[in-house]
Amino acid sequence: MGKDSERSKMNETPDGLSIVETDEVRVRMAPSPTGFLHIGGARTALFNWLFAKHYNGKFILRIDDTDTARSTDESMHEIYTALEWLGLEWDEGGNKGGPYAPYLQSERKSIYDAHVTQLLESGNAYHCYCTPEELEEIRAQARADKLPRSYDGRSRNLSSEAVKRFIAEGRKPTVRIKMPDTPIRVDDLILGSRNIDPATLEDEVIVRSNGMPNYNLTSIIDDAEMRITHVIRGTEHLNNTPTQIAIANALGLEIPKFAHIPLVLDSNGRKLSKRHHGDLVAVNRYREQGYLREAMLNFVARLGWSYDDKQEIFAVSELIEKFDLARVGKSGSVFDIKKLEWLNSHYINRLDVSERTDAVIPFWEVEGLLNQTEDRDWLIRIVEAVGERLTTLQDIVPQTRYFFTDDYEFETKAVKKWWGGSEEKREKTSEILTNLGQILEAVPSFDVETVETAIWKYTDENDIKRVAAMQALRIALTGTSFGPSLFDIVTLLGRDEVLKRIPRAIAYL
RNA sequence: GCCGCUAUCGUCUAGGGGUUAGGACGGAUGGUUCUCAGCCAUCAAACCGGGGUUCGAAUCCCCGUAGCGGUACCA
Repeated sequence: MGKDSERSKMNETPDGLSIVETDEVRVRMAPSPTGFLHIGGARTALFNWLFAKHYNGKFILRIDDTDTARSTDESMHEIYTALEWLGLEWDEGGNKGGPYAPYLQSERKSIYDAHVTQLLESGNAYHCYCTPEELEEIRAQARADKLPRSYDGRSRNLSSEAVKRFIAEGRKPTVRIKMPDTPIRVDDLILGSRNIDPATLEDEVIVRSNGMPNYNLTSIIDDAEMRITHVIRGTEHLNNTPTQIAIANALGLEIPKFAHIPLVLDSNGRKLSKRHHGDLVAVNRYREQGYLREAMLNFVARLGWSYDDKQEIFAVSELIEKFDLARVGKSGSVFDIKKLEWLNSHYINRLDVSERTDAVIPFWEVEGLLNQTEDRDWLIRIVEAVGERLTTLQDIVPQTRYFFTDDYEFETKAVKKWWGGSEEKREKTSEILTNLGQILEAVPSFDVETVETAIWKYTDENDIKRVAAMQALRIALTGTSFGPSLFDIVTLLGRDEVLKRIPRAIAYL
C-alpha cells in the first residue's frame, strides 16, 4: 500500500514510464459506428473517461467512420444513447462539436488527403497497383515460405512504364506506407516498452483504392490534430501501434502515449464481439433489462482494474478519484454476468423505496400493468413488500404481476407440492382455503396485524401447519409458491380482491 | 504458418523474495422464517510446467506449454 501510493504520486507505471507529462490530459473514445456499443467498448469508454476526470482533462468522442460501407447513422445514435445512459458525457466531439471539429472522420477527408500528399512527396508512401487476387497470392506464398509478413513491398519501386500500364488497364491504386528498416520503439503504459523488429513490419495500405483513408492513417493524424495526449484502447490495436508511430514520424506529428487495456472475454476466454455475441453484450440491452448505470460502471471498472484487496463497491466519484492506469492488469477478464447481477441488486437495494418505485414504474408500464388508477402510495407499498428480491428492475414484473391482474396461472410445480397431488390432499387444501376465506371475510379490519393474528389463531387452534395454510393461500392469491410476506400480499390486495380469488382457487382444485 | 500479448481458486482480483497465498462473485452446508430472496455462520476451491538465481521464489531470469489477439483496400 505504501509503495502503491508512492508509485501513483511518482506518476509512474511499474515499468517506470511516466503516465502524465502534460498540463491538459486529452483522451478520446473512437468507436466505429458499425453496431451497438458493447461491454468491451463501454469499458474502453469508461477507462478513458475516468482517466480524463481523474486528471481534470477532456474526454473526446471521435467517430471513426471511414468504413463507409459498414457505418450507419443508426449505430452512431445507439452509441450516443449508450454513453449518455452510462453518464460518460464527452466534452468535445460526437454530436457536440468543439475546437477541433469536425469529429466525424468521414468529414475530415481533406485533412487526410493533405497528409497523404505529404507522405507521397516525401517518399514515405507509395502507390500500389496490386489487385486483390495478386495480394492473395503474395500472402499465400509468404505463408508457405513462413515469412514474418504477408506483403513484401514490391510496389515500392515501380517503373513508370509499369505504372502507365496499370493505369491503362484501369487499375485504381492504393497507397501504402513505407515502413522504416530500423526498429520501432513502442512504450505502453500498461504493457511496458519494447522494440519491434522491422523485419516483421509491413507496408500497410493507408488509402483504399476508392480514395478513402484507413484507420491507421486517420487515427494517428486525428490524435495529433486533436491534441490527444493518451490513447487508451483495447489490446486488439497493439499491432497497429508501430504502423501509426511510423506514420506519425514520417509526418513529423506528435505521438500520444499509449495504454493498451486487456480484452474483455466471454466465458470461453474469447474476445467479446458484436459478431459472435450479438446484442447479448449490448450496453443498451442491459439498460432495457433494468440494470442500473451505477452497477454497470462499477462492474465494468473492475474488469481489469483493481484498487486493493478489500473494496468491491465503488461509487462513480470514487472511481474517478481512485482510477489509475498503473493498476490496470495485463491479462484479459471474463465478463461474469453473476457478478453484475450481484452489483445490480446491491445498487437497487441501496435506493430508498420511493426512488426504487420511480425506477420500477416504467417496467410496469411497458407491460401495460398500470392503468392510472393506482395511487402512488400503494405502488410504494408493493415495492416495499418486494423488498430486496430484485436483481434487475425488470424483475418487478413477474414478481408483482398478480397485484395488478388476476390473469395468472397456478404454477404446476407449486400446485403439486402445496395443494396436493392426491384427492385427499386437495380436499384438505380446499377446506383450509374455505376457512381462511371465512376468516378474512369476518376479520374486523384488514391490516397486517389483524390478519396475521387471525390466521395464526386458526392454524394453531386447528392443528394445521402454518406453512401448509400459508402456501395454500399464497398460491390461491398469486399463483406461485414464493414471494413477499403473505400478510403484505393479502392486505395490499384488499379484502374484496382476496375474497374474489379464494373461491376461484377452490373451483380450480 | 508468422508476429505479438498473457498466465494466482470456476470467475474478478490482492500479492513487488520469508503470508496458514487474502478478499469478492458464484457454489455447498447449517441457522433465522409462512415461501422465496435476504441476512448470519461455516466449508470447499488457485500460484500452468521445467530449469535456474537465492539461505528462501506466486514474486526475479530462462526455456517450454497453453490460451488469446493480430495477420484486410475493418476498426
